[in-house]
Amino acid sequence: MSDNLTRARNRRGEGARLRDEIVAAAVELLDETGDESSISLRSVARRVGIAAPSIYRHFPDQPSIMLAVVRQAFTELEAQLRLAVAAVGDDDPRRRLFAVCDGYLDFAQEHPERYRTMFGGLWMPALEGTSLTEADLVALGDGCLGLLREVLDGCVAAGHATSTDPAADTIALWLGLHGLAHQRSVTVAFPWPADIAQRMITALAHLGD
Amino acid sequence: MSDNLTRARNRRGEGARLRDEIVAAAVELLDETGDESSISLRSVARRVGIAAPSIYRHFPDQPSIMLAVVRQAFTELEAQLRLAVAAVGDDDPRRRLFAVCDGYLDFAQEHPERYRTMFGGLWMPALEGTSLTEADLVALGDGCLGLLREVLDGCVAAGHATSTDPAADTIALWLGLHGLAHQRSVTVAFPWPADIAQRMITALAHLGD
DNA sequence: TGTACATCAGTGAACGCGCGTTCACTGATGTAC
DNA sequence: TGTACATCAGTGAACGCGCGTTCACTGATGTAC
Repeated sequence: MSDNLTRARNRRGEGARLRDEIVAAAVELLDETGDESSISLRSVARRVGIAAPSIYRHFPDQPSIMLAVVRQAFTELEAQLRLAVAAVGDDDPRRRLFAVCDGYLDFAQEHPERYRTMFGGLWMPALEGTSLTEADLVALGDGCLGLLREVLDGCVAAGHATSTDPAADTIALWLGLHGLAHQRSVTVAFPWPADIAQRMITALAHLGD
Repeated sequence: MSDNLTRARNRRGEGARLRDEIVAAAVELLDETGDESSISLRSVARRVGIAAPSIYRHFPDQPSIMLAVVRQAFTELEAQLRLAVAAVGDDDPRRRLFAVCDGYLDFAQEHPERYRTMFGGLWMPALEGTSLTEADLVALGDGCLGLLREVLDGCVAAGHATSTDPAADTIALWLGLHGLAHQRSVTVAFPWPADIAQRMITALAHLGD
């Protein structure tokens, strides 16, 4: 949380720090309001405690703030997943798979606003005529998918999963997780079965019960 | 498409027609721009060819236009699914199941903007302090889920699916479809396996191939 | 060591825009007598 | 059948607001000489 009373200007050469403050403020706004349209150039500036035009020293336009927010969220997610799989301790492939899947679902549940924004695509239509390229977007989720592929391969190698096409099943498994995570992050009320996550993971990863 | 030159006022007692025109115009805007924030009270009025305040005779506020759009989209989706399952002709349970699932995915692919809006949840944060209640939202997707349940039950009864908990598996199947449909409706580029739909449906419905 | 100067971080005022909403209104149309 | 009147569908002007972006600027800080 920034304080617009005590904020002092950065020293020479440290102006880039403001960039991080801007992104952090944008994430704060998103978490608090749950509405990505509340991330405006001016609202972010207010939150940081600077004048609105100061943002242009660090971002060419408003959509590029959104991209920075999304990029940071993806980085965080991937870090959290790597942490979760490392915390398993042993190398039981099945436990590693569930660690990644549960970690993924946990992230979405802890940060529904971020999750919605990462995958909501709402900031994408606004990208035309801005500084962003398609290549900026394509690679975003690759790290997470790669990790999921690794742990699924582990299950297949150990004979716990009967997949004949792990590449395709990784995508299928992720899409299932995404459907669950997204609906959870969006919905007000829904008839959730208690074991829904385990049920979907078991089926999509072709685990023997 | 409305014509703001030739538009004549409705006759007495037919004022309610404008309500439908308003919703239709909102859907048009959504389809064309792919951005639900382009559905503003004023943009809709422009599209219909009326003055902005005229909308207040039919909708208490702007969010209630969004709800009307979403409601109509859900009605359309359900109708399309019932049509698809009726078109199967025979009562092969497996073909009926795939008819519903494929119909669902088709709707999302034909109307990605509507699909995103139906499930994007972005209009929901804006509901506080408006005329909408939670009950308006909860029941929206019930018809489709019910239909999916029916066709899955059919497969179980015929011995084509090995589900022991069809209620939970209906939810799991739908969440999988939703993950696939949503990601398709949002993404620019993604490494789609060719058989991804069939792969997910088979796994989640526990069909013996 | 002192000082002129370039650079850097950030400002303040202003612009035009589209938005949701309010208000008092207009004028056509059907209806009661 | 004629006419006064109530009702209905929709208008036009105006409000205050937050937005993204521009422009010329200020003042602190480090550096070259």
